[in-house]
Amino acid sequence: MEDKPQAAKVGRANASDVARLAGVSSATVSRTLNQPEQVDPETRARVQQAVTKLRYLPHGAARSLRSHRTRMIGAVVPSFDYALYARTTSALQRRLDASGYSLVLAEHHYDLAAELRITGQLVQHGVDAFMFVGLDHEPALFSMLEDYGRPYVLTWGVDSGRQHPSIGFDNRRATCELTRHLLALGHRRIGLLSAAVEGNDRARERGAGVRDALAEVGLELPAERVAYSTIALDSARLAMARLLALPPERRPSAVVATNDVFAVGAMMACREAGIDLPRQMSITGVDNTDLGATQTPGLTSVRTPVVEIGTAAAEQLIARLEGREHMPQQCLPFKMVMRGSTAAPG
Amino acid sequence: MEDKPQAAKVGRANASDVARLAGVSSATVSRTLNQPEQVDPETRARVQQAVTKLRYLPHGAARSLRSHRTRMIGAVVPSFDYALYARTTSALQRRLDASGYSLVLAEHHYDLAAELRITGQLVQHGVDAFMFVGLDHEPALFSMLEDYGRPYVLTWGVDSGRQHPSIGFDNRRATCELTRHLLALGHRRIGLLSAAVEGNDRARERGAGVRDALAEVGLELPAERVAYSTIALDSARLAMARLLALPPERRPSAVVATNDVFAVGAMMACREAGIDLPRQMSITGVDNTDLGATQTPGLTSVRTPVVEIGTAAAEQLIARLEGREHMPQQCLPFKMVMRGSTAAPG
DNA sequence: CTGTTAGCGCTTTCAA
DNA sequence: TTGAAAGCGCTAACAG
Repeated sequence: MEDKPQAAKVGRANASDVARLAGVSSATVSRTLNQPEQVDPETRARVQQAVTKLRYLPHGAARSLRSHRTRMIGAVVPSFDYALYARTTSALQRRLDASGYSLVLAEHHYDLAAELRITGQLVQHGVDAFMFVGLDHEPALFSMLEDYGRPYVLTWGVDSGRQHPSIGFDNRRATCELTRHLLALGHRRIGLLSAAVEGNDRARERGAGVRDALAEVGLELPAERVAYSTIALDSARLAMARLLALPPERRPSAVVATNDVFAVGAMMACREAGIDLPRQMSITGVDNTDLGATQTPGLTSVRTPVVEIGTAAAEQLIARLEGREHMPQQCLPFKMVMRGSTAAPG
Repeated sequence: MEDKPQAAKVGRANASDVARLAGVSSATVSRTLNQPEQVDPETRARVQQAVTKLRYLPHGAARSLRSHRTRMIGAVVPSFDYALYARTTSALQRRLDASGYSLVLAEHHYDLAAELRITGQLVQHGVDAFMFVGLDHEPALFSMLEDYGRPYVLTWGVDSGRQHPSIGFDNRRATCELTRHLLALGHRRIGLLSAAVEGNDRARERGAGVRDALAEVGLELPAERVAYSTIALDSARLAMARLLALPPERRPSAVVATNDVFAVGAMMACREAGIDLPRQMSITGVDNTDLGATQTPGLTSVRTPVVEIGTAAAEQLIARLEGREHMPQQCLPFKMVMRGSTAAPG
């Protein structure tokens, strides 16, 4: 009695076993599970009983080989760190679950080539439809999804060119409004703490929003007041330290970070440098995370519609898989949340 | 030319298409992909070329129907919020990826019945093996995994009864050491901020660790100094407020929270109540998250071996799937990280 | 309402 | 080293 190394199929019942026990054909077992309303209630009850008795779980591979659908939806996000996408994927899962779909999650660590590879694996495993974060992706990703007939929706941004279905918010206007707020407080030298913009439309748009607001009052954003960071507190801390190293008369009195993680990293750098927040430096983030909200002082940020994006994405994908109407583009509202990290320059 | 509503198979090439183009049989295509060393190098090259040309991806469902393996590994975690498990799942994915397996992630929101249901879906979809968080699970979960021959490993704790393979650390000793530290600082009234212990062995063990340390010096943990919270900052804040509402002579001068999220919620409650940290209240957490580390003052916590758990879990599962040797139980080291949130009572 | 039948795309004998 | 053929477990089409 050796163990089989692979996932063995000890004691696994199949549809014929259930059929035999219930005294019907395997087709009726299948119908009972998939179109119960087409089966006589009495027969149905007998089948259900047999299913329970044998602890029958339909074989997903066989089912999807035949039906060309797995009822699995993939969400491919940049990273699970800092829980930036957690509330969206939670909302997505909840909505999918309610319609009998399951969620498959994967992360690509901000590497679009990895995203393509991982998505290919999921396509291979039969995932029916996809949610991605952002508008920037490898062209090969779209052609693969096209080839294999997999619906998808891009999130976190709105595709103004309307080439791809998308659900998000206006990233550019979000940072534009934050910057206007800083300008209204009297700041004139405003810095930007951003992710690398290549392959990251959110970072690009958010940077553009800062420049928009500055341009409205005839100001510019000199290159020396822009620092780039990878998505990690420590990296953001170092990037901010570079801005702080500017001579006093060129150093920003306020910094717009393109997300809360960067903003908190910037706060760390200020604490280390003995710079008082918000008297000597104002800082803003984007995403309104707990990380930012619990800092001292609390981080001024933008509440982005993370839950709404997840729910809407689920609804769109389900609608498309089931051949129903849907809105291909949705731009959802955001809201500024003022806290103690912003004030008039001291 | 209507669009098919479901994931259609437009332009999808199959093994026969590849075979035809390469002038071989579909069996040879299969061998080229799965046992390339058994195929003549020249033939192999021709097949590879055809694969690329047709952008062929093997049909995962058909493959797993035949071979009884999907090379998918499932990780079922309590929640994606607060990134508590993010670094573990990242490490897991990296290690799996390196061996050609893919990761399927799901969350159960601390609901063990939901965990069972979700795992059932994954079993149906053919997931080969599983990682779970914690030692407490529905008995039906284990019998299902047994029935379907799916290897699994429990993480985040060590199963002293050795009934189940597990990889984790000594939760009890972690909070015991934190509590000893508080006692050494001179605290005598120590409180506990915990998750509900039912179905949560980590919370149970961590609470026991606090009681252990207190018992060592002849102290007890009265019920009024224990507050329970769900895993959310706000809930923890309210739970802490209940401890703060005790009359001064019974109110704790230090609180051990069973994780960093609770500890930060406790900090929020103290700030609201105008209680100075750490002079009037010491607080400790577990997990050493960025959320805790960036607070003012920084949160004293325990660095748990989150990355190591993920890597070790991947290695064990792969070893078992491939019939190799493995260590069924692993207890990994943790480390206390002292920060400003703990001090002698003021 | 239910059964019969065929076949999804692949891997795996077995034979050549 | 390669090909022919069987069949994994299920569901869709059709017949009754």
